Amino acid sequence: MSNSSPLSTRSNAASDLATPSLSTPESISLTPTNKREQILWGAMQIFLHHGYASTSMDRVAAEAGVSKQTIYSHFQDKEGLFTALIERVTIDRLQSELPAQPFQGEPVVVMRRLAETFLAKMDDPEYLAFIRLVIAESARFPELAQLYGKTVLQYAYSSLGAYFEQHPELQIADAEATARIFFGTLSSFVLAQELLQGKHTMPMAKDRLINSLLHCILRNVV
Amino acid sequence: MSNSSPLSTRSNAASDLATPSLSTPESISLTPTNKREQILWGAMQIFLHHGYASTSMDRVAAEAGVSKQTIYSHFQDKEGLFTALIERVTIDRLQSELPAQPFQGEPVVVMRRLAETFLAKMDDPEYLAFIRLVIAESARFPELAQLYGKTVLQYAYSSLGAYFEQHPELQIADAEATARIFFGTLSSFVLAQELLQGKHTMPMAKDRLINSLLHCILRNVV
DNA sequence: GTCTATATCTAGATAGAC
DNA sequence: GTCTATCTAGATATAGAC
Repeated sequence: MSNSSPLSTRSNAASDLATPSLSTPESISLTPTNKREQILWGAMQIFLHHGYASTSMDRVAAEAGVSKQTIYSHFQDKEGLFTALIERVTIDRLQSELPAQPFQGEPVVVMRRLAETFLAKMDDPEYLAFIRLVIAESARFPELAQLYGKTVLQYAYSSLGAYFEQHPELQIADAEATARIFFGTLSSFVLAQELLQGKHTMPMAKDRLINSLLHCILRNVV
Repeated sequence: MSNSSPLSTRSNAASDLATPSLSTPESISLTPTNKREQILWGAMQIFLHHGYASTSMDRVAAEAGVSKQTIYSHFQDKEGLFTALIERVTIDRLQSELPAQPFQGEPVVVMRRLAETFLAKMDDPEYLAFIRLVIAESARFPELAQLYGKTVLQYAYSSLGAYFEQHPELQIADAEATARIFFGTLSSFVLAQELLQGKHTMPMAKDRLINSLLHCILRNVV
């Protein structure tokens, strides 16, 4: 239950006010926005670790350091709180992707760096918990799963696809399909190794996968 | 709530006795094994569609056509029932994979057929629900996620990897890593298109992906 | 073994004081 | 807006008859 979360929804300047241990006396007038952030932060801790159905509003209130009724004054119900949380984290995640992809240099270097950066980001336990939660609730909240897909995934596919199309020397016939091969291979590797515990039963070094992947896609270069 | 499930746990000859509409009067002595199958079948319907935490033992009992206490006489508790169900479906799934991979003929034909067969199997709504459930509960039941990984995934990787090693003319440097590229690309495609609703926001024909995938892996043949 | 009935607990959501 | 206290429904698991 660390406060220094990479998925933190408290990215504004007043974020330290949300820490329960610092105590937020009523004499200090907190803006409604900060209380809302505080609730979202607490909700993230509980929802990510226990899933939607197993998360109680009581535990969220306790984790956020507010009363249950305060939650219901900011969000309509449990579904509303969950929806707001997933939307928020999805947007945060997309924005964290934006500046991190330079796409400059030799294609082999660019692609390897992209693969390693992608794997490093996905290997974060909290982000894995977020992915698991979106997949887990994709039946109950299909619109949230769709939001994640059409923002984060779509952005990744489009960016790499555009890069392929700007480099005809790579001789890639179908840019978007090849981009899906790239990210699909890497993401399913993390899913298999981390969520499905494959690292214990069928371990494989990341470099082996990356080498073969670059060998396949950049066959005329490597 | 169809009874003709591809994931049916009722593969024995007495399976029709488990249908509630046929009524199972107490005058007919059902063996304990059949009651157990009946319970597992009902549990599958509810767990797959609602997840672990949102599934109540009352609904399982109603779906299975037995009383709640009957469930507790066959399984220790809710976790025991869930564990038995996932283990059962995983084994069934593995056995359904066994005879379905001939690996005979021209490599291009074999690989394309393998890809199409794999996509067709994964596109089944009930199997997607099963995958979603295993991923969703991979934190609460890591041993079940591990079981699925080390049986179904391991078998797929090993089979294709062995095929690659038996065909040196394909010039595949790392057989197992390339097998992961193959299945990883296809499985993440289904996850993105079906679970994350990508088919609505970023549609792509299966053939495009398969063509590019075969083009990458069998570059010296295609 | 199987059923009906029940004990006990916890959930989401609300009422009313301040 | 925020808190404490509470209502009501539904959950797991068990007791006891047949």
